[in-house]
Amino acid sequence: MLSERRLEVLRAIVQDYVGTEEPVGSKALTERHKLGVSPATVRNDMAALEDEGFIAQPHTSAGRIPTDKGYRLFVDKLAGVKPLSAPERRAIQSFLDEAVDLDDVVGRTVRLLAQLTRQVAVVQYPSLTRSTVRHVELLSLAPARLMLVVITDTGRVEQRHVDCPAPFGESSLADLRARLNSRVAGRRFSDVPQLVQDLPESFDRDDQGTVATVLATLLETLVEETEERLMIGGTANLTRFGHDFPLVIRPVLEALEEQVVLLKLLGEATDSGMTVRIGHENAHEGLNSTSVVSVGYGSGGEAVAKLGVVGPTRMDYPGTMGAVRAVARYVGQILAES
Amino acid sequence: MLSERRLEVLRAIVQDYVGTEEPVGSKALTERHKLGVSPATVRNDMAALEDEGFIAQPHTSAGRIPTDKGYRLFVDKLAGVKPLSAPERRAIQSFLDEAVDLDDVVGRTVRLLAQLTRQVAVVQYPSLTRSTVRHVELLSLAPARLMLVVITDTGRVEQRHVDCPAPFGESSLADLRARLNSRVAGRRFSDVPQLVQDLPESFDRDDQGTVATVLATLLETLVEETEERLMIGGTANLTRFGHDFPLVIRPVLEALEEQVVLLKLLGEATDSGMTVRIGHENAHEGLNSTSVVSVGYGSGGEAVAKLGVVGPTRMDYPGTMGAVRAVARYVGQILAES
DNA sequence: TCTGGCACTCATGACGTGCGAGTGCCAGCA
DNA sequence: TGCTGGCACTCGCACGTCATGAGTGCCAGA
Repeated sequence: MLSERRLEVLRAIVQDYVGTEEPVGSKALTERHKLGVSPATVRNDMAALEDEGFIAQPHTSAGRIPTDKGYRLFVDKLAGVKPLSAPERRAIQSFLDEAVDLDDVVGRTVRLLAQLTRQVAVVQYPSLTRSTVRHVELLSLAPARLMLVVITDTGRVEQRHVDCPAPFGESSLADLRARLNSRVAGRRFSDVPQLVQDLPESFDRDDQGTVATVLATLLETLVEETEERLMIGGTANLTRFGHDFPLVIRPVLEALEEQVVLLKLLGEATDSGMTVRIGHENAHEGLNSTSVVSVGYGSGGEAVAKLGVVGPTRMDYPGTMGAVRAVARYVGQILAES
Repeated sequence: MLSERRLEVLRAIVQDYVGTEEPVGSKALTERHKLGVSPATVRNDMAALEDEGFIAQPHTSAGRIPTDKGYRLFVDKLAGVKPLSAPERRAIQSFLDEAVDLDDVVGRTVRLLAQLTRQVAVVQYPSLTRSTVRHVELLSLAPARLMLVVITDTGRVEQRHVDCPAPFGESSLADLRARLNSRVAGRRFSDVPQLVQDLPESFDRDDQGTVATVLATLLETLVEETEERLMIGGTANLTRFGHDFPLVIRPVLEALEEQVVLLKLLGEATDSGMTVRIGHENAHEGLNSTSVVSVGYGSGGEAVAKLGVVGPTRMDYPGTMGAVRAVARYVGQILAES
């Protein structure tokens, strides 16, 4: 087990490196931190830390930089979550309160996260499967063409066209609309399939085909939209890392283009707490110099989607984690209110 | 006026520079192009072109590169629009045909554009003011709370909550819904205000307040959404220009974050034809090493929104213009069909 | 177990130099 | 008048050399 002071040395190294972006040496450490020991002692501690794999030197005769394992220890044991200041909290709340619809909420959230963390922010739209149906609407566009609109409790609206096998009268339409709503309104999307299963039987034979088609489209909407949408912001913050260009900017930009990759990154977050994936802990190769801080958020106690930031492993973990957690909380509140 | 051959030299310089990304000299030019004259002659022509401001040398003893003015002449007089190949056209069409809703259409369009041009693509959502209303839907969420849903002919759906000053009965709701639709369905958004102006008068005094509130929200939706939404893609293509990092990547990423800036860039496109803004022709400073190729697209003959790509001034103009034009056409078709 | 001292390493940046692509100019030729 | 080959000149770039200094490991002594 590492002694108390050695942990303190690791903390100092991480803090300095995050600040200066340069390998930190023993002498500089003792000057900038009140460790109460001489550089030589720190050197011994550093050698020990290096043996354990917490720090490394980019080349002989240079300072040390933390390894992924070092950051991991730092995040788990040495760093707390730095809470935001009161003015920051107020600013978040009032900024999010101004949102007019779901798109706006997500858009504002992503901008907020990017600005607070000065990193790339990713926000997942609230999931359909976990949220409930507020209303299903059916409109007649043409004699044999309908439009199906699904409205969720998170304010999301999905619509699909339905081509009917046979013309469908206005009265049948009203009937179907009413029955559909009485069955599924307020229910979870995952419960919908069995709730509507026997619905076609109660209609005239002529209409059964159309009803079945409508239901099929409804269920399809449910499934398709499980592949969630994302909103991304703050990519301009990537330019802050101009030096290690190929290590960070390129792979991140490429990953951002791939929804699948991003969803997988966010998906690793557990529902309950905050997740921090450091460097190689991210399955996706190319994001090996990148860390992801993510957390679930939701309108009730339950998480309906996730949000997070992507940045270089050399990031301010306490501050970033604080910002991510705070933003997630406030978005949850906003969603619950609307 | 410049002689025929000098224009030919300019064309050769632009083509070579776009290909190699390096200043091009007189000797290399005669080797790679069949100009039928010696390097010395080309040198004289180059000197003349430089006097006129069409090309410049980055430093004394280096080759020449085109200036913005040179690219402008190239685009206007020397370069055609390179049509896409038949397989490319088929690929575009089938890829766009698979889209299920408007978001999907826009998303696929942006990915397509980015891939074809290997540059950053920007697609504006179809505008509400120029498109027509397909349907207005009113739902009751609570006794004094309604949801207003507006569906346009481009498949776009907007929804807003409405808090009523007084409870609003189901029959009044059905009545308002029916009257609203009979007046505005199929009409342009810009015509809506005067079409609904006298609607409150025909309702019971108790309901007039609510009707007025609903109408106000409807008109507000119309106005608010005139500040269009955009979708962006292909930012990873920026990494192809790793060398002149600060000149291209940073400002473009920053501009992409600012919807206002982007809309202004696209907005400069005229409705009719394709617009190419080269370097300093873009009002926004910082985009001085960047060109924007944009064009309007629409479901009918008329443009309802714009799309385009952003890239370095050193781009393949004929190819880019061909791709942009083709994609705009096919998106227009898809919108018309749906 | 900590400290000061000492020899060693090696990335970095400054400096000098040769190379070569590219230019401008000029005299000669069609 | 316009094109061509020749020639001297410019100057960015790549390369090799070298001094600097931050940083290290090790060791003897407190």
